[in-house]
Amino acid sequence: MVLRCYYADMNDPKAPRGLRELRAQQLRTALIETAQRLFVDHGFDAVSVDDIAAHAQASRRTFFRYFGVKEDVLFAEDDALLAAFLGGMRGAEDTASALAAARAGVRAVVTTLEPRREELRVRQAILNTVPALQDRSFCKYARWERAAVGAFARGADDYNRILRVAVPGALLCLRIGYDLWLASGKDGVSLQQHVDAAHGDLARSV
Amino acid sequence: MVLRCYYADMNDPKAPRGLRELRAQQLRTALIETAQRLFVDHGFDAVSVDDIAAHAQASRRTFFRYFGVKEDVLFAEDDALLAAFLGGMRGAEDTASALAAARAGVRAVVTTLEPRREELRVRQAILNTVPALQDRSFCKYARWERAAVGAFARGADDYNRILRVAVPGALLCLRIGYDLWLASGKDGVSLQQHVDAAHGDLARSV
DNA sequence: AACGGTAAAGGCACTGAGTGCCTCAAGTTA
DNA sequence: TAACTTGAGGCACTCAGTGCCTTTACCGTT
Repeated sequence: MVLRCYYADMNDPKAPRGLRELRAQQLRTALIETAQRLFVDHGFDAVSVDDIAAHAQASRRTFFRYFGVKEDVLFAEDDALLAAFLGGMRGAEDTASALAAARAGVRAVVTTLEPRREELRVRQAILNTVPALQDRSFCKYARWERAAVGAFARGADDYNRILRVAVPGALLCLRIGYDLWLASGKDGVSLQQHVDAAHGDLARSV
Repeated sequence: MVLRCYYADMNDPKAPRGLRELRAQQLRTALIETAQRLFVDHGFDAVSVDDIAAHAQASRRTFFRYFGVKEDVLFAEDDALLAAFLGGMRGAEDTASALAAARAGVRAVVTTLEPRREELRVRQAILNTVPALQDRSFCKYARWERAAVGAFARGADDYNRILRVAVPGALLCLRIGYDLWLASGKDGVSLQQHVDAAHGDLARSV
């Protein structure tokens, strides 16, 4: 097989393997950006999948090949974040406590999100106006929960019981910290600090 | 206004006010029970709203007048539960701690649910097989969160910060306890005990 | 440089959810 | 009984999502 250089960095494992993959990646990006722009301009409900596809020079059928449901075009990187979360947990798997693992997973996600505040605020502005999207967003946490609990359950019943609580607990802190981080002004408080603060609040309230 | 006796207990505040309301209540019940039966027999996805309506001798249009979306026919009493939750919190509003209020809310819900284990297991069996329903179920908790945090926010910033964590924390324990309660055999452990156990686990894991 | 294989995009037709609007029937009040 | 009111039915429509088939264009080989 001949590898040709269509892409800046050949060492990037996520670099497309050829022209076909490059086009796919471009189209995916185009759909996401087009959708965001249209949602901001006209509102989520007023924009149909047909509109998005047409503006991105693609067909409706193709849109649904990339995103299972309309909402998902705003959660495109969810898979990557989940992978980061599970990866972070795996890195701390040896530690005795399920909580430490869960928090390590959250830290991995935070690291990914931290540098992208402004970009995420645009997305959040769309989410805040549409209940269906808030629901979807919330469901993502639930799926993370199930994925993590499923992946890290051990033989020991004790460990599992704590895991079932620690994972949602850590994700709850992520969620609350994330909301406050995006809502707050440029006060210099990092996402990690917000998450830690939520953790402190949670510890104090149980 | 003349109150006629169409209903067994005239003192029940939820008793229908007349024949019209009685019919509506009957139809609502018929839709719920028909839907449950059909879902059990054929699966949620294989049953359309048309099917439900037809089997309940009603029209599709009417179904959607009672239940905004198809899934909601399985969450008919959600409003009542939310009201119980908020009522429970209100009863403990005077206490200093937001956590105490949140737990009081959960206790109120638990009291409502406790005597109805077998009935709820049927419903849970349907929920467990359909991702869309699990999502919906999870979203309900999110709405409860928002409702409670919105309703009980005070001037004091400190109280609010704790409230934002205590309410989801208490609901998390409700959720976990509820799942274990329905999943477990007839081991005599009550829902309240399961919820308390989850609370203990949460306290130990943060 | 041409060629056959393959994978992704497009097109089409269909189902089913959800909604707006109007009509009709039945319950309610005077 | 007549006038009012409210809830159910019917109809037509939009749009999300899917299965199936065709078409395009990239890919590896000769």
